[in-house]
Amino acid sequence: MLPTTGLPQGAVPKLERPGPLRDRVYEALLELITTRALQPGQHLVESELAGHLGVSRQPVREALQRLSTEGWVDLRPAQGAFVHEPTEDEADQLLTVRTLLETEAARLAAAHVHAEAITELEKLCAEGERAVAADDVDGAVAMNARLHAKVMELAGNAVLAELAAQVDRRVRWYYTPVARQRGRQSWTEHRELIAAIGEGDEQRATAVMRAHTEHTRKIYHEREK
Amino acid sequence: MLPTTGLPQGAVPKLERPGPLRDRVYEALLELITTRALQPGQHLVESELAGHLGVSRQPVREALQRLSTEGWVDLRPAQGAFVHEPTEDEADQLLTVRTLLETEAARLAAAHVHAEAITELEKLCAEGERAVAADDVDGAVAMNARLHAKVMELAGNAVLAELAAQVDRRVRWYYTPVARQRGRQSWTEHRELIAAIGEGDEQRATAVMRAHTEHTRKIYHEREK
DNA sequence: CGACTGAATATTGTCTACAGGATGGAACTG
DNA sequence: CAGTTCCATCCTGTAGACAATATTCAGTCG
Repeated sequence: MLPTTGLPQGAVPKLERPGPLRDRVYEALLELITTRALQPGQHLVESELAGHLGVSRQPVREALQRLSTEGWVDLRPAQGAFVHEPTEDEADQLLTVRTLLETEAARLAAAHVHAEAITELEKLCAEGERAVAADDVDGAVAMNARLHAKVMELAGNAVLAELAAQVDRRVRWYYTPVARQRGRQSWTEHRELIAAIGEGDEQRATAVMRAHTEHTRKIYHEREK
Repeated sequence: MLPTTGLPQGAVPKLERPGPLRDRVYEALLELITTRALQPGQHLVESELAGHLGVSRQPVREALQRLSTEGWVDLRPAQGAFVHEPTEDEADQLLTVRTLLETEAARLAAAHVHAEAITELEKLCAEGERAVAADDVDGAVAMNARLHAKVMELAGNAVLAELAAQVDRRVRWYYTPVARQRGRQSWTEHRELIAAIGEGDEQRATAVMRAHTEHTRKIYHEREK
């Protein structure tokens, strides 16, 4: 089964294949939704989207199917797709679930910790702090997501990771307008979290992550007033 | 906005509409997968399924899309759909997540408990015990699912419920061959759970549910040997 | 003037057709 | 006989067309 060509294994860059259109349509629509170019409640007309993206209706439909099962759009039979309208209740429920998933991830990460992982986490944390210091809000938000994703990766539970990724993205969608404020403190909490994970202290990692995500929830609710 | 006809509100039985084909195809395929009529790893050819179900390929494709995002089939680009093959690792991860979600549900249920809810739970429990006594394995499994679903409903968190429903169904899929054994003890554990919820004791409800689901996991792993 | 009825329009749901890539096997070459 | 190349076949991905259903708006009647 050895390759007969003398080429080293990874030398060929695997030449980017365009991949199915539906996936690119999915990405495009999700981007449009999360950036609020498509507003909650808006009616998504298949032919419009298709025309706008330069494809036929079929890939659009398949993308909408997926967006529907993931909760981004509501698919009313014979009426079409509507961008999901988050309610206060739902946002709160999502935050609850997020706390649950992230907390468990922190615990598992602490249980499976190894040295290089901590190094990477600290690197991410440093970059995030740098972004905050430079008032680079978008950068800070991105680093925040990557940090949490890394913790999730350390947890070593792919199922958990997938659920958390979906929940997180939706939380971030609701939360975006408010997220701007939450800056410095969040990153000191991250430092604490990394320390707890580094010590392999499951209890403390759990507690810190819970406090961290609950803090986020609190800020979210304060905004309503 | 009041109705001008003199008909009482719920009098019209809302006449069953066939609903979108994709949904019925989805149900049919999911049934075929969970019953193992379609075996893990099997290649699902769209035109075959379409012909077999008497519809065209389009609804089949849309159903496969949804099944793919929910983890029942793997959609390899340009190759088609294959029934997902669960690995031991994945089964274990799913059980972990299930424990997490069910445990939280039990806690929330205990927090929001009210009298009639307990009555309903006990009714379900009694029916389940009756099924076990009558060696009605399928009936017992069904009642088990309904009981857990009821607890989830009491928790009052729709997001949590939806995730748990998906995870549960997949766990049951992996678990089906083994589930037969687990009968009586499971239902005494259910009694304990209901008692804890009835007292509004979050701590104890959490502990009991964790023990219950972890017990399930243990049995699952013993089977491997 | 308001409410109902009806047709016209727009949009979805489904089917059929066609192009491109993947798979498997036969023929060919060393 | 082993390995490779090429071809036939099958299947998926995408597009376009048609039928069915919901929505909108104008016209009509009380």
